[in-house]
Amino acid sequence: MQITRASEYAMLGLLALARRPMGEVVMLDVVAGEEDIPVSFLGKIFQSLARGKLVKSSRGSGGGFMLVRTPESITALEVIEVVEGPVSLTRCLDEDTGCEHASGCALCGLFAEAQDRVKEVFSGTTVAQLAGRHIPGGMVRNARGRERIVFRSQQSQAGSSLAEKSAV
Amino acid sequence: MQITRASEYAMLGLLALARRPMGEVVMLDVVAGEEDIPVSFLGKIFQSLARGKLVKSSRGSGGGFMLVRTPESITALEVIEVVEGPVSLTRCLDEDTGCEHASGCALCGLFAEAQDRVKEVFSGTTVAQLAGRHIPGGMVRNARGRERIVFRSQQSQAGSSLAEKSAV
DNA sequence: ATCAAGCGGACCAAATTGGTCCTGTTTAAA
DNA sequence: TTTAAACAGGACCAATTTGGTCCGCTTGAT
Repeated sequence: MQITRASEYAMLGLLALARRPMGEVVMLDVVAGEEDIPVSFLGKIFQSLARGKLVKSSRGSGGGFMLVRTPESITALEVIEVVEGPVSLTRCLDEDTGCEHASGCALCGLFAEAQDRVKEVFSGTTVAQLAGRHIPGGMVRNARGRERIVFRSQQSQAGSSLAEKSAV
Repeated sequence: MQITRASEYAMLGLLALARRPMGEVVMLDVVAGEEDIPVSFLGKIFQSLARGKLVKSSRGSGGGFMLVRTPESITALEVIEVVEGPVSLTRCLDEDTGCEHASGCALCGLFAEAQDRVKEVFSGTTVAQLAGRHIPGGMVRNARGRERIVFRSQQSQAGSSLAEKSAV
C-alpha cells in the first residue's frame, strides 16, 4: 500500500470539487492553484479519476471537471486504487506475482493483516469527511496578491507517532 | 510504511536463527540457502541487523550470526525499522520534510491513522510467533537434488481483498 | 601463517516516482 | 465558421529507490 503524491493530489483535487455545489464544473488550473499542485501533473491524475468514474470531464471552453458521485459515497480507498491501481503492501500480496517464499510463509499472513487494517481505515473515510476537516491551504489571498503561507507549527496534529525517533 | 525485500529477508533470516537453540552461530550462506535469499544481499541486511543490536556477528572461521535477544522479545516493527529506517506511509508523515500541503490538511490525519494501525500490527507480532507459523520453504530436497517448489494455490490465504480488480 | 568468515564501500541495472511537453480533439462562443 | 479554450493521451525525462554484486580489508581460530 504505497501512498504516492499522485494519490495525495487526487484526494486534494476531489476535495476542491467537493467544496463546491454538486455538479459544478471546475477548471484544472483552478484546482491546481487552490491546492498548490503542478497543473500538468494534476491533469494526468484527473484523467485517471475520470477513467475511474469518480469525476466527469468536459472539454472546450467552459470545460473542466465535476464530481459524478456524492462526496459521501467516495471512499479514500477508492481514490487510491483508482490512481495507483490494485496496490499491495508488499510483493507477497501482489495479485500477479504472489508470495515467492513458498509454502508456509508466515510473513504473508502478517503483511495481509497489516494491509487489511490500512484498507479498513481508508475504506472507512469518505471524501466528504475529509472535506469537512480540510482547509484548502497552500495559497492565501492577501492585500498584495497571492502568497504562499505554510503553517509548520500545525504539523504536530498529524499523529502522535511522528515523535518517536527510532534507530537508523 | 514500505515493506521492501530487505525487510522480508531480514525477518526470514531472523526466523532461521530463531529455529535454532538460542545462541547458536549460523553462517550467512546457511541462512541464505534455507530461505532462498541471495547471500551477498543477505550479508548487507545482517550488517544492519547487527548494527541494530538484533544479532551479533562473529568473524573468522566458525563465525556467523546469532540472535542476541530472544525471539519473543523482537517485534516485526523493530526489524522493519532497523533495516528500512524510520519509515512512513507517505511523505506527509515523514519526520524531516513533514506535510507540505500546509494548514488544515485533512489527509495527514488519515494517513497517520492508517500508519498507526500498521504499526500496531507489526509491533504486536514477534519473531517467535512468526517462527511458530513458518515452514522454511523455497527449496525442497528431493531424489534428484534441489528443486524449487512454489505453492501457488496457497496465495489465496493472503487476504480476501486481493481479488478485487480495480481500474488501471 | 593461513584460511574462513564477516565488514564495508563502490558500483550497478532496473523500476518507480514525479513530473513536463507536445500534438491532438472536443466544444463553446465570437 | 473560425477560433480559442480546455481536456486527452502519448512521449519523454531526471532523480530516487530497489535489489542487488564485487572486491579488497579485517578479524579470529587452528
